[in-house]
Amino acid sequence: MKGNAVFKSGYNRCLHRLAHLPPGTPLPSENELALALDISRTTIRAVLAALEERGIVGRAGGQRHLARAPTEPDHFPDAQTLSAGAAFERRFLEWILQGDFRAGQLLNAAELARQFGTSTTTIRECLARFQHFGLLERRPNSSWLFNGITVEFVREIYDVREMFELRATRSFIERPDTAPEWRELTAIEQEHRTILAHLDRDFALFPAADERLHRILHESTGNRFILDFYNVVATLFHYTYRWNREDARQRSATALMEHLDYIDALRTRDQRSIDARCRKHLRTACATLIGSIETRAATPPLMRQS
Amino acid sequence: MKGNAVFKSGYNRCLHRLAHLPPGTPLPSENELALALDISRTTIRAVLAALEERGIVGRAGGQRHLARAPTEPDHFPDAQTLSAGAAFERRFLEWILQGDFRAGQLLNAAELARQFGTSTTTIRECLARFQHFGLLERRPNSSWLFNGITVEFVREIYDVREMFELRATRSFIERPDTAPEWRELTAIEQEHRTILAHLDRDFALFPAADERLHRILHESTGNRFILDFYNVVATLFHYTYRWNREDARQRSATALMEHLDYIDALRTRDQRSIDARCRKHLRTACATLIGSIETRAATPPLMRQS
DNA sequence: TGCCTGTTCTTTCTGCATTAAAAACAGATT
DNA sequence: AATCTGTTTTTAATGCAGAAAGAACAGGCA
Repeated sequence: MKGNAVFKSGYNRCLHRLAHLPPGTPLPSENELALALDISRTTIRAVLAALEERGIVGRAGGQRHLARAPTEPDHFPDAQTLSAGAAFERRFLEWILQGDFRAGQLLNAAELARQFGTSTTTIRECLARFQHFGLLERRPNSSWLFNGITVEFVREIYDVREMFELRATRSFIERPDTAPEWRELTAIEQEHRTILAHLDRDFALFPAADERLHRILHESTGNRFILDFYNVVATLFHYTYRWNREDARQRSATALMEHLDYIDALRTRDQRSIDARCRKHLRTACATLIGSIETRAATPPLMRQS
Repeated sequence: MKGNAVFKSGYNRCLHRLAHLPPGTPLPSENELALALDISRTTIRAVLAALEERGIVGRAGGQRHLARAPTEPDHFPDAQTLSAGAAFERRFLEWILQGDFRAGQLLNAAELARQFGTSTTTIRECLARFQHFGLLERRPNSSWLFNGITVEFVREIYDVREMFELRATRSFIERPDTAPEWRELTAIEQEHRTILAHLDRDFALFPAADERLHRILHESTGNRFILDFYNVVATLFHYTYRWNREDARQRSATALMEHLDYIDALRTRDQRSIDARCRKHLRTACATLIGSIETRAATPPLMRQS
């Protein structure tokens, strides 16, 4: 039956809002809370009822107030705040991209359902989404084929990515100097410099900075297909980034420097130099990923500390 | 419960194979038939059993033979040879793209299930696919938003389409002269000339010819993301082509001529002129579609003879 | 041995049931 | 009038069950 992840996540987020208020503070109205937590009033009412049950919230007449400060054990575990589908999606991607599954292998929904403890209905719906990622292929009335992240796959992705990103830079530099995107770009540049300044400590922050820069460029196109594709790329990157941890620090440094050059070029609005920096950066990134794949293919699964 | 569309489609296709054989002819083995019809032996056996039941196939010992020639009423209706999902997909696209549904309207799965007579499970799975088309947007725990084919949507599609098609021409002209694609291109050119020669009679054949030309170009990239995008474009084009039937003949003529110029340019392998023809054709096509949208928006639904 | 058919087992497809969440409705209170 | 809370009605999320399709197994015959 339907899980209650929305309730649990709402409950946790509600506790978070109450955490720093002194006991006795009156609570906002149900409507206000529903709006703030972005869930329906029905669910807020369920949350508030549960909070009263636990003695965190009290009420005098119609008015609710905070009865005692919430503590850590009052929260639901994070894992339970994801819907069945979202939870499966995350665990599946981790399992298939970070485990030792190889291209060409077959997957069947019944076994995945057993393995992940959800119903085949949920599995089917999620696997269908991954078809769009190019990761899986559906064979009617039969299993799913795992296409895998092969060298060929990465070439195809980067081929499209280069077209889209070059196109995105053209939209970006058309923005007037006063547009908020330029301020955001400055903030991104600052973030880059901060990471570089303490590289040994902070290189793990690189993926977030990378995402921030490329996303703002893609968003400037306002094109849903380009953005949709970038979301796929970002997801895959998220799960494959840790494939090769050996020289992560060095790779991050290189990419950060390339980004800074790229940002400089964007500021000049000179299309030739922008194109050059963009291409250079994407080629490095592509080569890095291909390198990871090859390293990975050469490493027996048991030697990986995943 | 699960439908038996595979069985029915197999049954029909099996009849088709038997149609022109004289009674008494021995049938191929189960394995051979399964391979030929691309279904499992289990299903073939069910088909053969049904054929025996109806007296179309007889058997003496282990050997089956054709007992009587199959007739038209022996077949299942075509509508029943599609799986629930495939049938819904087709009817839904027709309904939403050719009916008078407007951008911004909400769709709910429960009502669609009632309207189309299938289960919500099937509906949900299919609607998820259309998200990928950019047509629908899912709002968790709530209805689906129909984004519609707006002018903005078409601009975004053609923006990407131009990038991909220009890219595709570069792959295409790298093929050696001896590659089969060039022969196919000649055949396509011939098809175009044939249609143009009897335009008044044959202009309705244009969409198929259009599909054939653009598809062979996109296929030459060997890039799954480009091909996947083209499949979306082709589907949308299929269902929107008839929006404005008034000057269909004239529009087809223009497009056919542009295609012929485009094909000539491809043969020269001169990238500049290819790019020019490609862009010109896509701009015409984009403008035509936008025109249809505007005509359509201005026409009250009742006046349309859909 | 290799291919055929009969049989059994497994997996997908798809309708349905149940619960969570949203949305609509209604009276009450400021 | 506007906003609040209590109640009822709809709809989406998701597990499950039954039938169809696929896959594997097994004995028999050339």
